[in-house]
Amino acid sequence: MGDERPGRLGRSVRDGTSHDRTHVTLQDVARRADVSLATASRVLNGTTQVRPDLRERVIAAAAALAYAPNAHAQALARASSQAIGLICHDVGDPYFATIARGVTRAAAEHGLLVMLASTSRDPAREVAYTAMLRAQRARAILLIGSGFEDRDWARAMNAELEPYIRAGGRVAVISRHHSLQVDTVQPENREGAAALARALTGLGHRDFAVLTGPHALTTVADRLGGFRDGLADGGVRLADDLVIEEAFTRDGGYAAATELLRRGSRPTCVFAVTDVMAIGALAAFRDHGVDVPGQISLAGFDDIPIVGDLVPPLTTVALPLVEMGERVMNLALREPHGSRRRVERIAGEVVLRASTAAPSRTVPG
Amino acid sequence: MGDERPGRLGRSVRDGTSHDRTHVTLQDVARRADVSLATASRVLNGTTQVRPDLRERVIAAAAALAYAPNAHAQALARASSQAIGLICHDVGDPYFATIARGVTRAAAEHGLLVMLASTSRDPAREVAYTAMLRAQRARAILLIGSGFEDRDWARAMNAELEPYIRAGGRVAVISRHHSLQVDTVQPENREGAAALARALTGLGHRDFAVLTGPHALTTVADRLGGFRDGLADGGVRLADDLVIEEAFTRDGGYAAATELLRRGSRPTCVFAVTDVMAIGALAAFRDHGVDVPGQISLAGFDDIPIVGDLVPPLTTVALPLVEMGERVMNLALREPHGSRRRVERIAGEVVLRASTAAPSRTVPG
DNA sequence: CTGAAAGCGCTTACAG
DNA sequence: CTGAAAGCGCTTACAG
Repeated sequence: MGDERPGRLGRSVRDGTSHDRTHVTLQDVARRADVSLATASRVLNGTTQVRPDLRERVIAAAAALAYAPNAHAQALARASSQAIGLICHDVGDPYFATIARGVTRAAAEHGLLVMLASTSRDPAREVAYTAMLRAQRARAILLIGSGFEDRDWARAMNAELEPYIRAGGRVAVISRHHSLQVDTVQPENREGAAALARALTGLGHRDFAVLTGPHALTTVADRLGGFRDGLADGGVRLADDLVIEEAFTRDGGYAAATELLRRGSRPTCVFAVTDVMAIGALAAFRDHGVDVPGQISLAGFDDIPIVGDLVPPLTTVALPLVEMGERVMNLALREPHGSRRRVERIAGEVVLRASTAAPSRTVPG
Repeated sequence: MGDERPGRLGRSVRDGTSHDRTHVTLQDVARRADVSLATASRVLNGTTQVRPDLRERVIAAAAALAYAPNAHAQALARASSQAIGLICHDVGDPYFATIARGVTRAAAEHGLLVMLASTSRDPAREVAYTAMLRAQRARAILLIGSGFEDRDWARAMNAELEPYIRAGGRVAVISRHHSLQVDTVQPENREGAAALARALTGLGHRDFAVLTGPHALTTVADRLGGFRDGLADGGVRLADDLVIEEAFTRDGGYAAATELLRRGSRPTCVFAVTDVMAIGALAAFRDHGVDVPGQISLAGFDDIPIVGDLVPPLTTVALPLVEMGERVMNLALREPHGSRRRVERIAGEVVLRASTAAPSRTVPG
């Protein structure tokens, strides 16, 4: 039992105690169990029936040697990998972190590992990571976060994605990536922002400002456009100089709100296109002694986990972020029907909280 | 130039337009460039000088075919992978998300991909993921987040980690994992909590409660122990029934604070062992009409990004989370000096904000 | 049920 | 500088 074959010349014995910086191999297991490589493989994969005594010997040998299969060799032999790729702008951002929670949860159910890439919103790195994930033969590549409206970026991404898909890779995205013909989980940014605008005009507001991120991001464009539409429904027009563009971060929101005040603008209601920016805006208003919602009402978008705990709690358009992560993962894994692009629409729900109120009457009107 | 060799019988031509669900291979590139496999490999890896004209032909062929090397084949041939593994309790938690930002940043600098595993605080899944990452031959495995004081878990983890390390794998952790002999980035939980306690008694507080997570977590034990020590320095003793244990989450903090109030306890100061729990506690106090810091002062630990934006902003012990992520990545990559375990201590800094104040004088004393 | 052998797609001594 | 060939560690028809 477990006796070593004689004659393993020129090779150090692998008995689980040697320190030769080398991994235990299926060959080692087979040798120790005194069976063929094929049999050892079959036992460990459970693919075929194997005589019980052999089976036991293999299992014992694998345990004794603390054998771990080489996933690269398996991927090569099977021509398929156990990992999927997830590309986001910034793992530290609660929006992405929450979606990532959904992705990892769904991936775990399929026994898949998630390779995470955080691009710091650099389009070039997005392309570079896609290439890496393609090289890794990731089972699927998930793009989370707004696309860029940029022809060069689109061309470079497609140059990576097309051969990947042609070779059987799956791609799915969250948010609009117009230039990419891929399966999509699409939050209804336009409709959500429009509904929010209507709710806000319904409260009596007429004077608005919007704090946005870079307009090259499709999400920014959609939410801003939808918000304008919703205002129009209430007969309100948003002046261009009341749309302030800054970085798509908490600090960007702070800067945008500060700039708004610096210009002397005093809208009764401000919409920040993401909750993260709204958090910054709220801090800026507080630091400048502007009461929310007393002097300015403030609303965001996304409903990231923290916003209900803010003071005041933030009015927003709620998106089921964890679920969106699960859905984009499952969408990528589901066998495509022909080559038509699939789109799963996600409705946003307007959640009115204390950060918005009817405009105060101090100004005669 | 680029002319196909004749006689590729029984194989569809790979010209970049076929849809045969098969990846382009280095062999395809070599063939199109009319050079040997070895030469193609050398050009693409830049390892050796290659005659300029051949070099150009290879590069052109690779581009024309949109070639992406198979990372698994490379890993197998080179016996080294481009990926590292990161195991955390929950990517959605701002503590881990912020550390992950540091890890991904450092990994990017080394051209490494991060395989992310989120365990939902299930020790069994932590072990299972470690096995997967070992199979992936991850260059390093990073364990983020508190260890469990659990002998079975320690045994199972060591059974995975020891053979991995023996074979040349690197392991580094954040926080104390007593049972694991690995390189560690160690926040000074004891010292930080003690310093916080002293600052709080310095403010005049004598009546404390602590909201904690599961006591089997080393971080919980260390922070609680340190806090007790710090109180003792001020001559204050913490009664056992004023330590309330709940889940290590925002909702756990909410539940713990609610339970505290339900029992009728009215300490003047409450310490939640993490900011995430403190956020929940703050919400609970607000919902129950308890003014912070008017009636109860509240402090947390970690200084996750949001806490400065809360109302009131939270007193806490600040840890450089992004930097910790970078350091644990770099520590794992740095060649070990002998087999001694390395420990990098991270000091926590007490940051007093408006959530703590001197106890009110309403109670005669 | 079991084994010998081919093959997955690369890299890299080893000869020229 | 270049190529033929062995080898990385598996899986899986193909024969028995």
